[in-house]
Amino acid sequence: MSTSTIGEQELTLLRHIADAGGATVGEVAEVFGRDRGLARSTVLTMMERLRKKGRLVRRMVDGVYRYRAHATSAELMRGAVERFVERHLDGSVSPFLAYLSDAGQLSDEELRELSEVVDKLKSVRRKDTRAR
Amino acid sequence: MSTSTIGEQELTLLRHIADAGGATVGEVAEVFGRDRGLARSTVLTMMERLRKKGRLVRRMVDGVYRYRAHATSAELMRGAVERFVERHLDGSVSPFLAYLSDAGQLSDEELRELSEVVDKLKSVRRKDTRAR
DNA sequence: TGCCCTTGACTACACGTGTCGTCATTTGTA
DNA sequence: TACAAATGACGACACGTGTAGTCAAGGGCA
Repeated sequence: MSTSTIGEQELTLLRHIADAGGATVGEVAEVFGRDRGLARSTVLTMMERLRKKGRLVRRMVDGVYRYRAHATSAELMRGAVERFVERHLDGSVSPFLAYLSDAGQLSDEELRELSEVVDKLKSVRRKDTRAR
Repeated sequence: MSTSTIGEQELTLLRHIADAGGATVGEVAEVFGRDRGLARSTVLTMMERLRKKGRLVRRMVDGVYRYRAHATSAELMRGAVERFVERHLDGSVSPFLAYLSDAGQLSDEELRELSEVVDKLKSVRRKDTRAR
């Protein structure tokens, strides 16, 4: 599935399509492409490469190919994070913690989310311990 | 400083040197290179590229160039995280939170650290609020 | 003194990714 | 029906990164 690698711009494009719930080359070129000053052929090339990599599928609809992403944008992001942690951080999230604690990176909302995550994880750990 | 980009292998190498507190091409080739089956010339090329990019400096010591990294390994990691969050996550850490909460990614130790980070951030927020 | 090993500096090549231009078709429409 | 706009498929090129081979110069040792 996610055998091959994926570039930065490619990931962004993939997310765009995932967020849009599917789109044609023309539509992507119009929105995504125009914003970044990309030629239509560039968008097409990227979408086809993504398709070759199995990240997109297309289906002829009303005479035009409509592309769709397998994963959702959130899943793609999570996957990107996972790869990043594995490949760059040697599987350890400590550097990430350093980043978080350092500056005012987090919004209040995000801090709240993070806090919930911690509470949830803690409760799970406690349960596991007891079960053991 | 960190103007140009840096590849994955390059970052790993840079960290190796930073951790070693400086090293010669020969030393790096011997340890880092042998472990990964890299030729000495490969190591040299990478180190010189890193130097061109301003990530390493070298100084002739006893007839041999000794390379040194400006940043520490931890700083490099933190920087990598920062770039990753900026470039891939649009500055939002939510995907990271999703990753963290998902599986058993965290060790007990890391969870403890994370918890401390949250507490610290929370206390700062409270103080800011009161001060306002 | 002659030779081998280490070190440095280049040059090179393959791939992946980012970006396009062009061309043959298809399609909607004046 | 003839023409302009949209669509798809290719081929191409520049760069960064990963990885090596080669060659000249310096140093130490037999």
